[in-house]
Amino acid sequence: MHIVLHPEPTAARPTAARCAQCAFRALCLPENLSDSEVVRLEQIIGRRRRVLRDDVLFRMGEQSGMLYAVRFGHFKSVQTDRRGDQHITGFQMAGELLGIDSIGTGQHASTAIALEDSEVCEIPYAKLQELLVQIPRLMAHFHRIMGREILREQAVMIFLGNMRAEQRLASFLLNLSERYAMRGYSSRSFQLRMSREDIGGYLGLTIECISRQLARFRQNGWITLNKRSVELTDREALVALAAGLQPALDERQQRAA
Amino acid sequence: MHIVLHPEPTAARPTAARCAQCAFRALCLPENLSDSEVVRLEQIIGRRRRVLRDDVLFRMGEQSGMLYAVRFGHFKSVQTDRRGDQHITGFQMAGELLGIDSIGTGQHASTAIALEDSEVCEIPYAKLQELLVQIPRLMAHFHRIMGREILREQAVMIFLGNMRAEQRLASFLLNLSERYAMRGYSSRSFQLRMSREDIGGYLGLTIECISRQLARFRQNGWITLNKRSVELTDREALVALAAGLQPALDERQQRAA
DNA sequence: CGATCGATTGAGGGAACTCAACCCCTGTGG
DNA sequence: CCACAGGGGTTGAGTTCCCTCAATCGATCG
Repeated sequence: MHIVLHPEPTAARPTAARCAQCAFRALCLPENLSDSEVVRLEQIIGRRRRVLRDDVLFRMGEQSGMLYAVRFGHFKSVQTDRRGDQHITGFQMAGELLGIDSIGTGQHASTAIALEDSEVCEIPYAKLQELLVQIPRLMAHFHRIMGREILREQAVMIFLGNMRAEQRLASFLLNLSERYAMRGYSSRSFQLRMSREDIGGYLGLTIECISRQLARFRQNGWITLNKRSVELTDREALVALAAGLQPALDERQQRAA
Repeated sequence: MHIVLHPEPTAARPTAARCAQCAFRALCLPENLSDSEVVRLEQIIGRRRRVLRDDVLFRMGEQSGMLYAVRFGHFKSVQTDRRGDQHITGFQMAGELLGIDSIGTGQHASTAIALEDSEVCEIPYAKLQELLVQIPRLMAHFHRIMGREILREQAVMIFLGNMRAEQRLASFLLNLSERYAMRGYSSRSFQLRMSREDIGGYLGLTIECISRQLARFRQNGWITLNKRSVELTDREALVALAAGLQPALDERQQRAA
C-alpha cells in the first residue's frame, strides 16, 4: 500500500477525456471515425485514473460494468484459483483494454495490478453499448478488439500446451518486442516491466526456470541482459527458437561447437 | 473423404432457419427476444449445412465472414503451428458457436472438423452486425458469448499453465459433464466424441498420458470407462482432484491403503 | 549496516515424454 | 470363412525436462 503525500490530482480535478490528442488513439479507435463521433466517445468516457505501482485497479470477483483503456504504464492481470495459486493471464500496455473478461458475467475474472505508475481511462460498458449501436464502425472495432483477445489467448494456450520452456520465453520476448514496435518504441531493446516471477506465472514456468533460460539465451548470444533491460541481439535465432526449429545450446554443447 | 451416395438434402433444398423451434434456442439467443426479432434473425441466417464425420467445415487461414452455430453433433477446432504440430483449441457442441476467432481478422484462425455427423447454421457476420445495431439486446448477448469464450480460454490457460495431468483431465471431464447437463443430457454418463489423441491435443498431454490417467481414475473408482463411454461415479472426488486438493493414488499407494 | 526482496545458481527428484510392443476391433479382400 | 492390415488404445521401460529445495548474491531501503 502506498502513502499518498499529495492529493490525487485526477480525483480532485476530473479531467475530460481527450481521445483526439491521445498518442495511442490509433490503438483504441478505428481510423475512419469523424471528429463528432470521437467527441461522442469522449463524452461517455469517465475520468482518468492514476494507478500507482503495485496498486490494484480492480479485483477478481468484483461486480463491475467498467472497462479501462491503458493511457500509459503497464499492468498485469492475475487470477487466483481455488487452491490459492496465482496465475498471470496477461500483461497490458498503453492502448490496450483491461477488464474485457468481465463482459460476459458483469464481474471481473481477474485482478489488475499496475506494474509501474500508470494511468487509465474509465469506460462504462453500458454507455459504450449505447454508442456502439449509434456508431456501427465503433462496434466493428470493438469486436475486433475482443477477437484479438481471443486470438492472443489461443496463442498462449498453444505455447502452454506444447512448447518447451525456451520456446515459450522466446515467444514472449518477441511478442513484447512487436507490441513496443507498434507503439513506436524500439523493438530491439526494452525494459521488462514485470518480475521474473510474473513472467513465470504467465508462461507456466518457475522463476528458476525463467532465470536459467534467460542465462542460456545470453550465453548463446541471442540477447543481452542487464537486470530488467533486454536487447534482442539475434532476432532471427529467437524466431527460429520460438517456432521450435532450433534448440538452444547448453554449456556442454557450446564448448563442443 | 466420404463418398456421398445420395444427394445432399440441404444443398438441394436449402431449408429455412427455424430458431423459434430449435431445441437449443436458449443457448444461442437471449431469453427476452420478441417473435418478430427472432424472425429477423432467422432471415439473415443462411442455409443449414450438414457436415459428415471427419469432414472440414472451414479451414485455418481461409478468408471468411461466416460464423456457424452447431445445431447438433460435435466439432473440434484445430490449429497447426509453423512446425506442423497440431493443437486442439476447443470442442464445440450443439448451441455453441464456431468461427468466433475469425472476427478480428476476417480469416479463420483454426480448422473446424466434425467429430460425428453434424449440422450447423450459417451466420454471415456482416449481416449479423447490421442486426446487432437494430436489436441491442442481441448485441449484448453476442458480447456475452464472446466474453464467455475469453473466459473459457483463460480457464484452459490456467490448467495448461499450472495443473498436473490428473487435474487437467478431471477438469475436462467435469466441463463436458456440465455442458451436457445444460443441454438436458445426463451429467453423469456420456460418450466421449473425441479420440484420446484429441483429448491429449487439447490438454497439452500425450495420448499415453491420457490413457494412463484414465486407467488410474478407473482404478480409484472415480469413473467407469468402456471405450468412449464414461460414467462419473464419484463426482466429489473429481471436483477435489480438479481443484488440486486431492491427488489420485497410484497402484502402490492403493495397495498400502 | 543488517533486513529484505528479486534474482541467480546448484543438486536431486519426479512427472510426463519418447520409444516400443502389444491388444482389440473393424473392415476388406482372397 | 479366415487372413491380414490398420487405426485406436493400452501398457511397459528408459529418458528428459522442469520442478523442488536450498544456498548465495546483489541491490535497495530503512
